[in-house]
Amino acid sequence: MLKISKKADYALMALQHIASVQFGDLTPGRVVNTKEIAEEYNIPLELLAKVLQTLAKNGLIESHNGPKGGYLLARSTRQITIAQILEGIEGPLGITDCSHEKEGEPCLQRQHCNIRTPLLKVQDSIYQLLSNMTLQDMMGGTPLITIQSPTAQGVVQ
Amino acid sequence: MLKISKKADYALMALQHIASVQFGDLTPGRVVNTKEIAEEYNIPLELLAKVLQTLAKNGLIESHNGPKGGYLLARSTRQITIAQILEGIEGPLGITDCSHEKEGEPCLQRQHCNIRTPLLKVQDSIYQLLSNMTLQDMMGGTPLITIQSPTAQGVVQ
DNA sequence: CTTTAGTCCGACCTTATTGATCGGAGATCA
DNA sequence: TGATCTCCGATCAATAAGGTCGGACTAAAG
Repeated sequence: MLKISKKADYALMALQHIASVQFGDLTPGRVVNTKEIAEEYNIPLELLAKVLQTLAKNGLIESHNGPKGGYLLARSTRQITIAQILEGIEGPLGITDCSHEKEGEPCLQRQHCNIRTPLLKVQDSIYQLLSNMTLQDMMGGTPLITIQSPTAQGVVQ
Repeated sequence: MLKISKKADYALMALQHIASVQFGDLTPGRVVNTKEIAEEYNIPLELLAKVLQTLAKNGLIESHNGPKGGYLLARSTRQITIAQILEGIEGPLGITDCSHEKEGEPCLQRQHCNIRTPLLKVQDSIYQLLSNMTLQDMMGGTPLITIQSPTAQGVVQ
């Protein structure tokens, strides 16, 4: 339950990768294109492209067109929250349907609903959690260079 | 994003209702059947039945068959956590696919995955949140004893 | 003891959302 | 100017959710 979509997954991976390249020691400031990310992480190229387009439209990354083009982080890793990323891909956070219901399809249970208030509290807690976590927090723990613990499935394949 | 299913929604409503009847002042200990809940909250009868069956199978409520039958809470409201309810309906909590992946379909991104660890932390935080909240916490805000506005169907039948 | 009404329970179908794909238009560097 | 690379929209397939149907069981009433 409460599973995030694969698109969101891909978005997080891609942003982490772009960040690690952009602020890494090897080739800082380099522009990274879709194909590179897709091959590195085994993500369907066209789908990843669409995800990156969405992120660009939401102002999280900048797109540079033409040959030698690609994507670049729009701001620092500390200024990009996990909540922003997920919301950009999957739409606004909403534990329940009535979190932000549109006109024309009112909640049939609303009048006697007894769980709306506590659920909204839960939702708020989760939102704070995701808002307090930034892309920077995803860089520290498992940088690309780290050696994986041998005990935890040494061989992946 | 992160929306819970309607089944889970219905489960929460139903349990809250059963609890409020069972421990309420009007008719304490009364057994409540599916039809009563379905009509009260405008939930499709057959679907709600299925949800309650699942809850019974998971040991959250007890089913009593035959005429005058219905459902009863299996234990106190403080011993039923929101996490238990949601997991019973939607399966184990898993923010990402690789949270508990089966054999035969390994994560293609796993070998270079950079976001697994931080995401698992997020998942754990959410799980703690849902585990610390019990059915009792959903009772406080809007108990059934509250005076209902006369406009909203005063008679249950 | 038999009947009968009401309940639980499992399998099935339909619809909506996600995941993935294809082809074209625009932009930049050689 | 040409070629390459990217962005971008519309389209198709797979999966899961939402909802529905009929049978099996239980217990109370006659």
